[in-house]
Amino acid sequence: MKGRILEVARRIFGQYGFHGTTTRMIAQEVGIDISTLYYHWGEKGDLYEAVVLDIYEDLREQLFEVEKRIHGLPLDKRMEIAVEMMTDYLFERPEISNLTLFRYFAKTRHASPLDFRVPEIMGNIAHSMGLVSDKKQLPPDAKMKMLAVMNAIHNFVSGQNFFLTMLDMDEKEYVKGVKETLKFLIIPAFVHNGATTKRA
Amino acid sequence: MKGRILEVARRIFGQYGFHGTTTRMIAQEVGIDISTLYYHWGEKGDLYEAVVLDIYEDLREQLFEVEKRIHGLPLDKRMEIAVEMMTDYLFERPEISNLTLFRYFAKTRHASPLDFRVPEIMGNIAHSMGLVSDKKQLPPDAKMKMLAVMNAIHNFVSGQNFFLTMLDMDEKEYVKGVKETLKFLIIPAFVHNGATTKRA
DNA sequence: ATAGTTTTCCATCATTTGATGGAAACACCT
DNA sequence: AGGTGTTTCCATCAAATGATGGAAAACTAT
Repeated sequence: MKGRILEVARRIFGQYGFHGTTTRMIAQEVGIDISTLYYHWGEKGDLYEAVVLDIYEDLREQLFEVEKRIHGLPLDKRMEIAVEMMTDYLFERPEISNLTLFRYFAKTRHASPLDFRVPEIMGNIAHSMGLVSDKKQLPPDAKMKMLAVMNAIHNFVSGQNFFLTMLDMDEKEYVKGVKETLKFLIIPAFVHNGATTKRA
Repeated sequence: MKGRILEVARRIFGQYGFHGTTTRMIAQEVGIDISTLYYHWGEKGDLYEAVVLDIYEDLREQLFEVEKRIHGLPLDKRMEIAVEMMTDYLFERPEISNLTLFRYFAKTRHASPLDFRVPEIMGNIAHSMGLVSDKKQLPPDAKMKMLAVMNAIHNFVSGQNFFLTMLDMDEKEYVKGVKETLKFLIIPAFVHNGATTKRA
């Protein structure tokens, strides 16, 4: 039951954000009484925190998978596959992207001391892109580049419904277009620019 | 008074989102009674809508300025200046980026039929970047590229506080790093790649 | 079957939130 | 000064929201 609640909470928090989500919405979606929700998860903020940690763990694992897959390939191939894999993965779990973006800038009306192993994820991202050999020592500029890449993916995933109508595309076209656009932007920067400086 | 309320609402909605913002928060920040707020602006949703239209109008005007400034320059210079100008502009008005990103994916618990001249903004963006000569006819792939560029800026602006602590930078360093990162990513793509195909 | 533990629900509470009616205060014009 | 229109506030409401106590139901072990 605890897991079922977490799964539903994940989706709804991902769509509506913290304040837009009511505990009754979650309880109703699961099909339980609201006090059952409180019994299992305590306060709303506790549940939200658990959800955020959950998606971050998912992200971490997926990045590990990406790393395994691209290991040993040429740089441009690595970037291509990384973008493909991350994009596919996140399109199936849009709440990850939504919650990640919410975390960046959406304030809540109460203090929420959420602490993350975000640097760890940054190291994984850079490593899976093959930009650094040491996951543990990331210069700030490398971190920013990784952020820009990851956020570009998150944006297209999160904004799918909005952009679909805006661009007058169907879902297949959109996903295809997203991948092409990301590669268009990312590969030249790292392959023509980054490869010569980062490998020094 | 109406304008003062709009200005404050803009900031608070930008920080807390629609549901995270209460009408009392806005009234208090302005220094008025809550019924004064309702007297001038009606329902909360109406105020939110006005705020969103307001920031979009600001964006449109700034893009017009960018266009005027970069007209006639070489492509790489155009992109560089466009990125600089947009970045500076948005860093002074983070609510624009926040509200834009909220608009992409944050659902609200009630229907909100907001309609925008977003395609018009898209045309301006592409034109200010010098990627198309006709603002009115944008192929979808060009739109997606524009989106990726604009969203990359929005993300760094919106996520400033979050990323500052994450990257252990001060504000000056951060802004400088953002610009460098954006140029690193964007210029190679459009100058080496885009110039030969888009100008055909 | 019984006893003990865990889970679920009903009924409810305190507080918060969006919103309003009517009166007072203010501004403007003659 | 008086009249009219506008703005602001006080007091309040209905509904929504986060949350809970206690009892019933369900589960588990012997």
